[in-house]
Amino acid sequence: MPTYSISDVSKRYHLPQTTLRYYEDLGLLYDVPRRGNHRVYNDAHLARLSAICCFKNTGMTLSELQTLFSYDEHSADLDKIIDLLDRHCREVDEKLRILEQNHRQIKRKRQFYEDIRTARETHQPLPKWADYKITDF
Amino acid sequence: MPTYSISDVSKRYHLPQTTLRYYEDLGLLYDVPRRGNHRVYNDAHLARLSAICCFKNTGMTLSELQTLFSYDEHSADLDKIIDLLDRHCREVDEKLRILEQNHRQIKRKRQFYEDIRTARETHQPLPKWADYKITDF
DNA sequence: ATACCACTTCAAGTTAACTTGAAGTAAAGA
DNA sequence: TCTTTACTTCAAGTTAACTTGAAGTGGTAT
Repeated sequence: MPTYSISDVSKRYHLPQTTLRYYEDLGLLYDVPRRGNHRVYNDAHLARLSAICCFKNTGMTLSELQTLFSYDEHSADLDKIIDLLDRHCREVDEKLRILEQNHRQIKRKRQFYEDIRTARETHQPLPKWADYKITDF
Repeated sequence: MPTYSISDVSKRYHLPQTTLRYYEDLGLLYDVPRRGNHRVYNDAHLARLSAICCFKNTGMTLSELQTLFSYDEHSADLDKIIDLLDRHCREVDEKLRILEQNHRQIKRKRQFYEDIRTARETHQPLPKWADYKITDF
């Protein structure tokens, strides 16, 4: 069974070592054994860290993560887990929808300013922002 | 030309009035006239606020927004504007990619726990997480 | 006119998520 | 063995983005 030092994990997940220790302080990562006083991680820790990053990336706070991880999937808590995942899933749906919309808007802005530059270089009439806004609705 | 009170704007954009004043302190919203000492907003302010929300939503910090808004689109700053928008656009691309991936992962997790519940209710063998992870890569 | 209530300013406080500093320990290489 | 370097703990500090509190002002309904 492969093991990893804190600097291995830090590099692999692009997280500072202090953050890994911080997550352990919060109880998000636990049962990390030590060789001497150095942390030794295994694949189970990495899997859990992946989950932490996934939930955090999608807007869950660390304290919500503490709540989620406090539920025992082998008990009646299962319903709470499913509920929370369901709610979070719908939140991420909405986030995606809005992010895509914002993305299109930013692309339009970029296009608008590029067209201004081109028009200036070629001494053409400047574009109007009103002509760019239409496409979304 | 329609005008709006701070409470109108606050409701329409789901932002507390304090946040609108805060953005004005930062110089992100400016030239907001007063009737007596009450702020009076117009459509140009709303358009600017939309832009602020769009950029903020997509991960730009308020200080980056200050920088962007400090550029004068009628001067040679145009290149800087296009550069910044271009860079931001690519960042949002990447954000979207990761968010979609995370979204799929969360859906799988939800499905996994739902299948556990079903398996328990029907006294079937429990699913294994390994069978859910495959689909992404 | 008057009373109310939404607005105003400005300084200080809050929160989440780290990050840094100081002081100590121990694994790994010469 | 010795030294270097990467780790350790724990408390305190930082940052962004607001938010709150206190004290005052003025538009609007009666």
